[in-house]
Amino acid sequence: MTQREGRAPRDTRRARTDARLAETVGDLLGRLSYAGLTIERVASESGVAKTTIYRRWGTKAEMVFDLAIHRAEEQPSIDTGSLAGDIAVLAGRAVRLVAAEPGRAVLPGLLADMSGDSELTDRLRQGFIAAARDDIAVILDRAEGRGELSTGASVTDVHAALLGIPYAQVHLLGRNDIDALTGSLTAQLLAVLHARPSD
Amino acid sequence: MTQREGRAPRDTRRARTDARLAETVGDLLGRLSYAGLTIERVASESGVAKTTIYRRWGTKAEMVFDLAIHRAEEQPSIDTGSLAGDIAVLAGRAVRLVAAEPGRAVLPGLLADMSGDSELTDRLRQGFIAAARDDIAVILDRAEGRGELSTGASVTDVHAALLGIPYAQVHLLGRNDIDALTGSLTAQLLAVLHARPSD
Amino acid sequence: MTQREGRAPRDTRRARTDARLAETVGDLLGRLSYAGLTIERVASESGVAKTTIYRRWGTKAEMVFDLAIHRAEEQPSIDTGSLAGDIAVLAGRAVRLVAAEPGRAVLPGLLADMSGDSELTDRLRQGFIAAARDDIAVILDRAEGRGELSTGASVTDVHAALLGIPYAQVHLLGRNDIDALTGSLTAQLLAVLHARPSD
Amino acid sequence: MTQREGRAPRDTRRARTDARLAETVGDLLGRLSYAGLTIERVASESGVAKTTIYRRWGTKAEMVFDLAIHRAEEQPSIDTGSLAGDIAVLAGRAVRLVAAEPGRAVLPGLLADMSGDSELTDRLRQGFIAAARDDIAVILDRAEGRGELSTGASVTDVHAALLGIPYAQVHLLGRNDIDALTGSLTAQLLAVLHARPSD
DNA sequence: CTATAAGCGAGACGGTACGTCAAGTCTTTGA
DNA sequence: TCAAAGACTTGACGTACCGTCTCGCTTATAG
Repeated sequence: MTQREGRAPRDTRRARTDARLAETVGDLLGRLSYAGLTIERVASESGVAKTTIYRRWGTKAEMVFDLAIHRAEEQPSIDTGSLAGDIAVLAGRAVRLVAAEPGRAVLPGLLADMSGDSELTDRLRQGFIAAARDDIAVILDRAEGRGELSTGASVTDVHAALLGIPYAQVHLLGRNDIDALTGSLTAQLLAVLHARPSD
Repeated sequence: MTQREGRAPRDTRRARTDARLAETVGDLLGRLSYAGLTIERVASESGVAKTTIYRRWGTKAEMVFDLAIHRAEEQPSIDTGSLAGDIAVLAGRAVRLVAAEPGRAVLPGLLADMSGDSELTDRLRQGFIAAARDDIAVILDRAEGRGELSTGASVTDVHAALLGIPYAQVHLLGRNDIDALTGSLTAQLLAVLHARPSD
Repeated sequence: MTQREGRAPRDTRRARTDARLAETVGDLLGRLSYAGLTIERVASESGVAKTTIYRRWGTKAEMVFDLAIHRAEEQPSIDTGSLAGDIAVLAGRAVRLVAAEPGRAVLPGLLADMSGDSELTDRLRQGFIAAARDDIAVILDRAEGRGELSTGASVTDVHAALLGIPYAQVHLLGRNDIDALTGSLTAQLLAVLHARPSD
Repeated sequence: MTQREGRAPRDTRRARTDARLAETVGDLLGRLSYAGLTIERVASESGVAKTTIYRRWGTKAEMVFDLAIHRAEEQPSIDTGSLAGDIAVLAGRAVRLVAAEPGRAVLPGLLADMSGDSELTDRLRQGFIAAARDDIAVILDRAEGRGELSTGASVTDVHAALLGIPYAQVHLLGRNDIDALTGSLTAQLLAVLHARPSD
């Protein structure tokens, strides 16, 4: 028997509006990329009023982040049993986030809109940076427990490499092959972790 | 015969206009960052007509790239005698490019404008990506000659790490300290180059 | 049996709501004039829901007319014993209606909203035009009985002068002095009534 | 011979834009009256951009006044030889201004927009009130010279009656017949002027 | 005394229009 | 004759109110 809960996300007007928005935003990102997506167009194509959109989010960046990036990001924790395995999974996720849609189309614009707006920056960092950082910390901790790491490696540096390397591959160097990128990113991360200079 | 040499950079009207534009763009980037710099404002603050600006560049991105990034980038080649030394210099340059002004303020917007516009992308990549790639190739070649590298490392991967890591540090993780970033970037690059897995 | 009469204006919820609305409307008219008074603001400042307001009146014009003009307009009939005296009283009332608050702030907007909306026009004319017309008719009748009028003067023309002259003084010519306006309006009305051309 | 003047309003872009706007505004006033005329609609129906409209006028009221009222108001001076004749002409003009289009549709809204905005009020009064006042003054002066006026009548009071009476007739009392209104207005004005009480 | 209907607050919603900014194009002008 | 000046169309911005529409919560009256 499926339990009927009073507070369950019933098929309310709000939910329907949300659904229409999510669909339209996804659609427009696919067709026009981040720069071509305007709140005006989202409103007119979704049939949701501009005012309603602004009631939910103050900014195109927040809307897109919420609908396209954040909602897709509920992922199980990683534990393959070995550092190499964990890092490979992590690298795969990062590469997919950065190099596959919608991330590929969205991130450059999102970072541009964040830059300079520190309030927005903080908000977006919460649900997208913090989680990954925690994953990394857990993985490294476990590996250290198993003796797979020479020294305490910097979580921040791993984090920067994890996201920055694929970002540069895609947006600066024009590389697209997700598998190849995952492979080389995994290798680079492991190199950084293992060969930690002994100083 | 009045005019001495045709191609000399005389104090022509064009040159004066260029100077005014460069100054205004630098000024506005400092005050308003990339997003707040508009062609409208450049025109009105510099006193140069919008039409004139459009005759020089087709896009705000091209203008800013040309005036703020490209012109500053004439740098001597690197040869310290050791791989570690060369990488340290390279890392220092990359961190400064990404984390110091004007790069810090300009790059996110520039990448956003590039993304999706492949013509613009190609143009900007020429004068900004290709040069660095050559530097890296030369350095790695020399190191290999000296026996400092176990195997032929991927120039592209080093390149991605060189630019991507500081970019993520600054724009995703919010780190600002140029010296610290240079140090950790150098260490990461050396780790990648030395501990190349033997496969 | 507790309650005496069903229709008595007891301190019911409705009455309290009405009172809050009347107060808020008066207040807002004073602070912001007719144009600045919006139903949205009345609702938010009074704490009465927009729906409740719309349940009472279909239009801002009707609401304001009802609360600000109509309710203030229960006035005793005029009979000073002479035409000149009656006209002076009438002129005083008209000038106060037009030149003093709330009329001064409300009438231009009210007339603008009426113009073109004939249904609204008819409704508003009832409780505000008709009464004055009757007053005039009675006064002229009595004066005619006393032989103070040469011929049957047109009630409509007197009516138009009574309201139109102060309206123009205030809103077109920028005059404000209520006493002066009353004096000159009285003189003009008497001139019109006495010197009725004999044709 | 039609004289060619250098500074004549040639068929320039600006002139063409102006013409399109005047036509569209006239058209919309006819179809939708003042309240239904929005700058948005003027822009879309005329094909002239909103920004261009705002470059010319800061306000719908100013635009309409300029295009619909002011431009139509270049009228020859009045001199029929007698006070009665002059007043009849003046009354005819006033009644037409107030009771005929476009005035009938425009004035209530214009007065509402003016009310409270003293800057706008002053501007609109210049080109629309001042001229009429001068006409009246000249006529009364001449009549006084001819001995047709008992005493110096108040130009302001005549002015208020001239405009206010037809305004009230049309917008408060619902009368429309231009000839009838002209006749009774003329009579009322003459009554006011002749029977000036001897005090 | 209680059930029930009416009145009410809250506020989300689809709309229209506002007034502004900047983009990029096209005309006019002046040196 | 060509570049500066600047007027123009376009499109999006973010905001204010409009009038409609649920949705539960009071409240007051009638059974």
